[in-house]
Amino acid sequence: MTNPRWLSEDELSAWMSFTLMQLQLFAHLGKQLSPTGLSFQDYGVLARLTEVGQVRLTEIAEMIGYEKSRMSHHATRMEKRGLVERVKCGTDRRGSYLRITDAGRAAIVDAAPGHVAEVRNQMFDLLTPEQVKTLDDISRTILEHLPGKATPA
Amino acid sequence: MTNPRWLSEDELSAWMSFTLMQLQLFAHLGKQLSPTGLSFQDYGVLARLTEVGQVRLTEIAEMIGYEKSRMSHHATRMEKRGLVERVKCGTDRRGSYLRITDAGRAAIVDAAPGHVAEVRNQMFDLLTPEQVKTLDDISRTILEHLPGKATPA
DNA sequence: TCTTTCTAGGTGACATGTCAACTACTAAGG
DNA sequence: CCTTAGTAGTTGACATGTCACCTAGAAAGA
Repeated sequence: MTNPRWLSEDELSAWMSFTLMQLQLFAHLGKQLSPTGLSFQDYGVLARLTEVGQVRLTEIAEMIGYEKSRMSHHATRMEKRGLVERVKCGTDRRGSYLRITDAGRAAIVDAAPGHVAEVRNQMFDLLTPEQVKTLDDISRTILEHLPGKATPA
Repeated sequence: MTNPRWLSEDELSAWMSFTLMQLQLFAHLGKQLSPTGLSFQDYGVLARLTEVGQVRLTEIAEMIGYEKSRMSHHATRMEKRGLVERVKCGTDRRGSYLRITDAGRAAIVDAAPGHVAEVRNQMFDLLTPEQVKTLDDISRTILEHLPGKATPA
């Protein structure tokens, strides 16, 4: 009686495990990060900023998949804690750059080894190279098809 | 100069695309659901409740990967909107069952077809059966290794 | 029994995310 | 120029999630 629009048994199994895994994995990584004083979200922002130096708010929002409002709020919170700063943009008076501060740099340098180790432990060290490749393919396929498509690095 | 504890190029690529995909996919599904008056989280709770009838709060929390506090808060919010109700547990006076109401049942019946179609459109119709199988394997592998391991259905 | 410990769940404070405006500026077309 | 439309970013209200702590009741063992 399987309605063709419903999910197959295999799909349902994958959906259940995927949604649960995603939730638990990020919760775990957040907790592991918490004693460093950074949230998982903070870490993502700082990681990007160390790569590219200063960036326009909209640009970094797109990179990490945030809506502009969320980006603005999060930038404000991080700014209050001294991790980043806003810098007026010379060519477009509406805009600002987001820039990492020394404190921000220190914080991510401190947090990175443990965080990366945990991503390894809980994920990549458990998977074969083929599985990693497939996960990358799957993720990019889904991203490309999604409406406001952002593209990962 | 690749630090052996850092991620390889392939791993980093997969990590970036996976985290971004996950964020965008669930954001998209949430938005698609929103006109029905249910959040993605509401949907998950109601879906489980329709399967199993009433369940202890701790039990459903474990099933969907919530901490007990989050479960309690979310149950309260859903209760206020009339989607679920708490029922005193006879055998253990500390505990309660969570039970779906008629309004809750009506809400998920209304929302389900569109939601499932969207999960299909944005995900499963884009993937091969092998990819789906691999995603399931990956997810279960990660879940099993995670500290407080919950197991999907 | 009677203490000591454990468990179910709730609570309040606070961090985070979403939505719908809103301001200030830029850009485009007459 | 001048009007109109679009864009960058902010804001406030509210939904959601986390954390540390609390209460009541169950369970275990002397």
